[in-house]
Amino acid sequence: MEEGTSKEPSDSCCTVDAFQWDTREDCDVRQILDRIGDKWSLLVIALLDTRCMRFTELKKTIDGISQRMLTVTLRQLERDGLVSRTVHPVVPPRVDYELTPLGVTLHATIQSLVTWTETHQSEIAAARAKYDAASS
Amino acid sequence: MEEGTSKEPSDSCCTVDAFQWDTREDCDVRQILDRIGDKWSLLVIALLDTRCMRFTELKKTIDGISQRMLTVTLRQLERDGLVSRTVHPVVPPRVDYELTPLGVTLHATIQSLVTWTETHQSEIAAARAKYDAASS
DNA sequence: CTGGATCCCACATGATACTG
DNA sequence: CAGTATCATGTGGGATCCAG
Repeated sequence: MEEGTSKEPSDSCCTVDAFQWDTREDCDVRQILDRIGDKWSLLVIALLDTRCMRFTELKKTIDGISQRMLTVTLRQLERDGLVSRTVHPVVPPRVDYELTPLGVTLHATIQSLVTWTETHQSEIAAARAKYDAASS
Repeated sequence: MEEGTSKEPSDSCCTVDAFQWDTREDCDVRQILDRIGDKWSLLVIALLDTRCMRFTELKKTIDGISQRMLTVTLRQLERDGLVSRTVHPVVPPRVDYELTPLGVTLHATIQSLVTWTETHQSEIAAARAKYDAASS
């Protein structure tokens, strides 16, 4: 590598032509990607985008999620300011979750990716079939 | 499962209002999400969007990636039809990788997510700081 | 009803050695 | 140069029990 004084030329960035891309594992894009790329976050965001929901309601709706992961997921989303958590001081406890304005904008942005997927899924399936056939 | 009134208890989909979301672990969106959400794919796509690159070139440019993971990542992207692999019959071997038209459109779509992240990173950082402060 | 605390495992990724 | 094969490991996520 380069000199010992400075860690790296661009401090964990790689520069290609005029294009710069952050390769740090904790870069901003990476953090959001880890969030929407995990197993449940996107699903929770999509559901909360339709309306405010309670904990158990989410758990029942999202088929297969464990209590633990729903809690963990919601905590992460809350920490990122994407979801708001409202505790009603009643017995039994009632907690409402809903998307924040920030969360709404994220979901809107992700929609373009969903649309892309729906548009090109057949191409991908075809590419996979071709690849798998060729390698057999 | 089907006790009484239950109507197809989300065999693989959950329906909320007029909104339907596929909760299957192997749904189309999930597959693409797993791809762009993994550790290296998006980085490879971004680099190849700038220009065609060789294996070693990618390895040198992407700081921290192992040979194995670069190979695995490229194979997956190739299988999905996002990246094309060209072997030149020379010695020593030379293999060029480049984005397919499909891969280019995916990268373009992802850009909006990157832009969103850059736009809202400060809000997220603030939300996290607030959350962490409150929970201490 | 909400969700914290533990235990545990599968799997994605890393490290290393070998090869056409 | 461009991989493949093998072994090691950190962690995401499931199952379960407990608590306010």
